[in-house]
Amino acid sequence: MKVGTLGSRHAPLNKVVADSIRERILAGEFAPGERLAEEKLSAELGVSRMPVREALRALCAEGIVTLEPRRGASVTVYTDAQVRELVEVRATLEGLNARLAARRHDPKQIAELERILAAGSKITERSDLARIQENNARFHEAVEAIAANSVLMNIVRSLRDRTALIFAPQSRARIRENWEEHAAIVRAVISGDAELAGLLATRHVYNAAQMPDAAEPAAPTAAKPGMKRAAA
Amino acid sequence: MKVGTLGSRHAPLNKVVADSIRERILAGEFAPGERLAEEKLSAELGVSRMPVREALRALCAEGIVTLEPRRGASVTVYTDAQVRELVEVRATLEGLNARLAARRHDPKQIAELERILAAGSKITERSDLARIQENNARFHEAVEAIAANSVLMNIVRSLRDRTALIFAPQSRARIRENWEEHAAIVRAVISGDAELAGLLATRHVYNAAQMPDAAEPAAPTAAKPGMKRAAA
DNA sequence: CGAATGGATACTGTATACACGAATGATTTG
DNA sequence: CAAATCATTCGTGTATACAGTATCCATTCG
Repeated sequence: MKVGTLGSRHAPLNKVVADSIRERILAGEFAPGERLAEEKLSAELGVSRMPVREALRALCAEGIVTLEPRRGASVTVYTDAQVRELVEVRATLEGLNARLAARRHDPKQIAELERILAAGSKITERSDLARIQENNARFHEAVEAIAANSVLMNIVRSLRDRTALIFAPQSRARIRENWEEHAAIVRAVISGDAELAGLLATRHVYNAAQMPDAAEPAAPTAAKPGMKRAAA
Repeated sequence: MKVGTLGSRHAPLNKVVADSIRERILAGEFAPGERLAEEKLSAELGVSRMPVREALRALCAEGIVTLEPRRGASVTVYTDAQVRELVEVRATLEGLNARLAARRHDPKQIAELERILAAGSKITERSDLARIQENNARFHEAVEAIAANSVLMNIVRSLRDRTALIFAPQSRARIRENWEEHAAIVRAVISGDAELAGLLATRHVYNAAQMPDAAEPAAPTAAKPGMKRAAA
């Protein structure tokens, strides 16, 4: 959806510009490491440098743009170590999200969750990436809505954006697993089993990242081996 | 520490200005809800509106300033519900921090941790608030350093700033408990017991907030009653 | 022929200016 | 006297301008 040089009559320009740039980064139009010159972007969008500048600052706060003191902005490039850091934090917070959702346990919103899950079952390996990511986002946002923690929501959204580019290549191959894991989380939320929901959500992130869940408890209580994607 | 009208020869002004405003907010000079007009601040600091504007945007991203579209900036005022949200998230992430620290278990940095702990034992109810908070910050930053997750670090720091004003009134009365809880966390980190360290750190936040730890597992494994500040 | 140095260029940091919208107070009218 | 309306003022949103610095390329020296 084009918006007509953007310079016309819209609401707070910095927001519009930020959304535009964010979208282009997540779509891969701007590659990681690519420099984002204020004047170039402002000319391209038909606005002055100021809204662009503020948008870049905002994106920097979100983590998808890096701002070096006298060198300007560039698309953040994550090292393997930083990717692991992102995943660790996101896994933990998605776990909290699911735990809170299971504790609140709002039947009305859970119905919405199941609706999204049902829609997700129709998605196949041949669906286009945008639709896959769309459904994924919907699911996580629905869990968020049930958890009802706005602070958590903002942080997790930022983390999701930052990991989106990293997970994207693997997301198509993991459609089936993804759906199954979502379903398991929903079941745990419905049954009100907060701990299970949290555990599954945390693992879900590690699985999506195809990364071992090193932060997990050594499971002192129950069996340890081969438990990945057990439990429903 | 004055810095001489600020307008002279410093590094990136927006950062200097942001630090200045943040400090004044955390010191209580600007009350929650108070409006922060760009021009007023810029005149006060001897710089133009632009650096102030950018500083306010940055502080908004940190959460301690709220920015309404055509109304400008004000010191964020948190409702009780939002305070609970902040505490939930911070407790979870401080837990992750401690878990990671226990897993890494770097002897050199642990020595630093014990040094800070020792310094903390000298603090009494009659110490001034700044020193109390200083030691507290030192401790948490040392744990951060061991955990070595920069993403986590940034998020948790923001959360600490946001909760600082809320915890402040109770912090003097809790000096002894605080120190004991810190000591218990350190012991767990030293012994490499990641789960215990995480659990204690999480509880530590809830205790500091004087808030029940509702998000905690129902402890299916072990005993439940009267466990607050046991294990040490 | 390679490395260092100098200048030209491009871009950011900051200041100033103007336009639009919101808030406030006075004035007028019922 | 109360309420509504209008004018004024204050403050943000955006644009433009200028200064300082980093980057890049050409030139020169070893």
